[in-house]
Amino acid sequence: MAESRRLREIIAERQAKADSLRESGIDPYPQRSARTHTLGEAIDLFTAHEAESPEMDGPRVTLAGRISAMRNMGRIAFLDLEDDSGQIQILASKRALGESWGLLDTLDLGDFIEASGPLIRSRRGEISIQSDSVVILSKTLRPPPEKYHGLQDVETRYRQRYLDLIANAEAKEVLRTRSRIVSAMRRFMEERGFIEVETPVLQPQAGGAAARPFLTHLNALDEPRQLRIALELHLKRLIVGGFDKVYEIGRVFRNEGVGNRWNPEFTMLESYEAYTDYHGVAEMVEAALSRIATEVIGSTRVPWGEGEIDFTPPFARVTMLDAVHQHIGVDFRDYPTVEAMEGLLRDHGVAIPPDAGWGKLFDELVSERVEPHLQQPTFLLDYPLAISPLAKRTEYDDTLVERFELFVGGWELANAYTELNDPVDQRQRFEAQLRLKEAGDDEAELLDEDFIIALEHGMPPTGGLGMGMDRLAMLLTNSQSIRDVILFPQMRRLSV
RNA sequence: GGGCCCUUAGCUCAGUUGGCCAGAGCAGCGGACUUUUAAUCCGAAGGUCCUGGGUUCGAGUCCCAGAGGGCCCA
Repeated sequence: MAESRRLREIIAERQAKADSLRESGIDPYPQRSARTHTLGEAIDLFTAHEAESPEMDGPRVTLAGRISAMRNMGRIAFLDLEDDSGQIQILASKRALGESWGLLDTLDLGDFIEASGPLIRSRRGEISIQSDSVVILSKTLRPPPEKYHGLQDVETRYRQRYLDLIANAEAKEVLRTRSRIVSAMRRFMEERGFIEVETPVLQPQAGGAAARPFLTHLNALDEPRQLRIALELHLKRLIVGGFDKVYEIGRVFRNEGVGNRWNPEFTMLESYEAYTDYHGVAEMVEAALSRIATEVIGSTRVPWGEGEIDFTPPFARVTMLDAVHQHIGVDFRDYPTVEAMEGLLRDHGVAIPPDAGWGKLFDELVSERVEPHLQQPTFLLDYPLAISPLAKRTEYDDTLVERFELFVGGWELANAYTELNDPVDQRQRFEAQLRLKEAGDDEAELLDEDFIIALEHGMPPTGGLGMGMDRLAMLLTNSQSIRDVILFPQMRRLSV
């Protein structure tokens, strides 16, 4: 990072303070802290003490944290100390500190220190530690962001997330909530008897979704590899292998958009359950989302923009046929050719993507004209077979499959199938995808021979699910940008 | 990929129709201060105005190109 003269001066000043500590025999980076309580624990401790014997000083403790503010009044100083559990004020007087009073001159905002003494309440009523000893734990060389306005610059917030976390309590809370969401999801799956597994990120041929993969090379075998774009095909191999309930929460990589709702690497939950179908999966999704919202937000109704989203089950269910009929006014089965579908898009003012097959055109139409209407949680059921190469046909129409996508806030949050387990049909579906690929659709699936062999060994009827954990985190934290729920979002490299 | 907007001190921001030496607050530096909490008061500092061209007597400001970022669209 380019450093101006001014910044170098500030760093030099702080470095000089560290040097002067060393000259007095004090290590500015000691090996350990003698902390007895976190700051949150200290507050609780003093509150309990005060309830019993309000006249007496509180217990003696040793506290540690980062200095977030300093108010020096000559012979007495107040320092605000912060750790992950809370914040407390240090009352440091020249009389109580004696010789170590001089240490304060070497301290800067952002330094980590330790203070020992009794807990008290200051004259203005603030819980404080009346320190008789202060020890430096770690000298900070660069200045922290401004204390009142925090760190506003979005670019710096993403590139140097640690500064965002130091300066903006809300940003930290959002990311902490994301962690709670993932953790609540794991708990939910475990309680339903799913086992968590890990499948390869590096694959000879990434499959299970329509996306362009990242390419890399495995030197030891001198073979190309791709980073996975979905978890699906390996998890279904495990169903073949006899694990009846499996899930994975893992990073997938798609070499495409970067934007508000897209990061090239993101976190998916996928689960597969033998002897259920997509209706069973839908019920599980309702249970999971309402449960997680309750655990994490405290309610199944969560704020979203100006309004709110209601995750109280049951969610709305509408078939794709009905939804298209309602919002576009046609039966899409009456437009079975590319030409007919193109005409339909044109009639409804939807731009036609280049080299698009029927499926991509249909997908475009639905994205533009149907999905934005689905604000409250809605299962959109029974997709065209053409855009669902891994799902089993419906009983009532063999051009449709048993598949749903769950839409919330107008975006896709989850995708689920009654899994295709007929190996002959699966091979034909892959072959149809290959023809699309040859026609120029670089997102089409490749034929995965190894996966078909697995299906030939027999897979029970199975319901499968994929859910975007980043999108879920956005919905539950009312974040409009995926970058706010990803600690280190992808950014363009700064030119040197 | 296209359109619009943003980039000024470590941080948060002003900067008029182009016009003296580019400002403030916080932080930092020097000083005062024994109950502050965005502490207060006094003083002195601190700039690649994103980069490179151009127009002009004169550019932070206008024009062109580029970089990074944001929003919208494909």
